[in-house]
Amino acid sequence: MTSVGPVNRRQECEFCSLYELCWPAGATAAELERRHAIVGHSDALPAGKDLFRTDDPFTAIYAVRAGCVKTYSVDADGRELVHGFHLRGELLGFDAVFPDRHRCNAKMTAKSSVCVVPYRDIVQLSYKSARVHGHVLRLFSREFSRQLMIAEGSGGMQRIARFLLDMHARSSAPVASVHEFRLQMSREDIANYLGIAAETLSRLLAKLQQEDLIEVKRRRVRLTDPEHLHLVANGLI
Amino acid sequence: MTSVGPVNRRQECEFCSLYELCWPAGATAAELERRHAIVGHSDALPAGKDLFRTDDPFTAIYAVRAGCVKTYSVDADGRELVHGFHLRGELLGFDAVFPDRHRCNAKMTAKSSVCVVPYRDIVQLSYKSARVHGHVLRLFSREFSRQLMIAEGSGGMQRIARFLLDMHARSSAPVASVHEFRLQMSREDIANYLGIAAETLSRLLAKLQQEDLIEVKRRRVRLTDPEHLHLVANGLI
DNA sequence: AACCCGCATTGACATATGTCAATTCCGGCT
DNA sequence: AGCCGGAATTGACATATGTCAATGCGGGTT
Repeated sequence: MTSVGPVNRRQECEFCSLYELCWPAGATAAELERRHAIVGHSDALPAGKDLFRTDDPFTAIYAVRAGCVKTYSVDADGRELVHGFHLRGELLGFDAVFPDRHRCNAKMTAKSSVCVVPYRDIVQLSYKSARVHGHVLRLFSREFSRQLMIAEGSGGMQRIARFLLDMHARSSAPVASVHEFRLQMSREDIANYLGIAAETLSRLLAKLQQEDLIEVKRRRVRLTDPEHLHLVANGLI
Repeated sequence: MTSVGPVNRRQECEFCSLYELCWPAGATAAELERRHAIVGHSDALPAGKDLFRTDDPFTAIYAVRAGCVKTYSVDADGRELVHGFHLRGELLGFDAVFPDRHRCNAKMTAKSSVCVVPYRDIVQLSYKSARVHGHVLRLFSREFSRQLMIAEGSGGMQRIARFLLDMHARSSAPVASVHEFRLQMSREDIANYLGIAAETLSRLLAKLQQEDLIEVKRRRVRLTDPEHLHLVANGLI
């Protein structure tokens, strides 16, 4: 945890899903201090670091402040199934609300920092205000539905196109141009997320590049023909 | 809507996720009447009937009292992607909490009846009681996580095995023996749910039958070797 | 009871994808 | 700046799955 006071951190929070919870409009300085006392702010942690593991007791919701966290499970024969990636401003941990234990593992796929918000505090806050209550339910809903986006569409090509567009839309840190961004995870993670082999992913990315829809070099991606890519993503090609 | 009074309906509700909401322990008769006045109880509706469609405004959560409802979307080239099946006692409609409009279609795959609970009433009830509040969040969470169960496991065989075991566990109306049950939907719906072709589904079911793991005839299924089937479902075979 | 229509099954074939293996490439490290 | 090791790519091949088409079966209707 850093020693930076809440006020200095505020601008880092502007993109965050929890912004209205942490920075309620019209709150007094004392109220802000009180809220921030309950939120842990981690420094940047290295890639590969675990946030939580399956069966860990459920204590908190996490907000990604920078970097990327993957949630995943491992099946009987050791294959990793990536449920989703969580980029900056996004939440994770809701998976554990029902059974009170986490149902998956969470690990950073790149150098990342997160905020840790105790769940009991979220419930209490939301219980005290109808507006916050509705807000929490909506956050909840949004984070869950995010995970259902990619599964659609049978073809591997379609899923890759959809993934690239999704990542582009969610990547808040454009590199050079508006159509350029940086993937925050390895090819293997992406493949495990899309449910295809890493080799197939490589080949299909190469094919997209040959067809001049994208330029991809290592983790740097540039969408050279986004309209066309949308067609692919929708199975129209 | 039927004319059956709430008290007579109570035994039908015992399996339902909303039981504690509709039948709070220790409530007065007046309170029970009040609660039931806000819940619509449909008669049995025929297969093929729409419950809601994409972009419909969000008004209510539905509880399946009998039968089966599928939620699905249709992609650009007309393929149906089935998100999930909802059997008796289960809820649907939470998909619309965030954008305030439904994000998928819902249609009965068999003769079914449902309860209709206005969402604003759920929020109000849950806002008034901390216990109910926690309960709603947990329901919410459970209904979402149900949808993530099948996606796991790459092979089609694995997904089918998982599907059969899941349906068996959730089918509250055993036909003859404890290992026998009735599928509530067509092969096409199942195939669209599992992300494979209907023909492939047929072939793989036939294979499972040849290997004496199941007996399947039309919509009637009998798990003759559940332990073995579990191994298949976990990719151990 | 017999007929039909729709669902389900089966067959043949093309293709996409997984698997194993070799090779290249890049980024971080000293 | 140069080296090293892991990540990514590419190739060859086996296999699972999709697609199109024909056939079979059963439940609901008259």
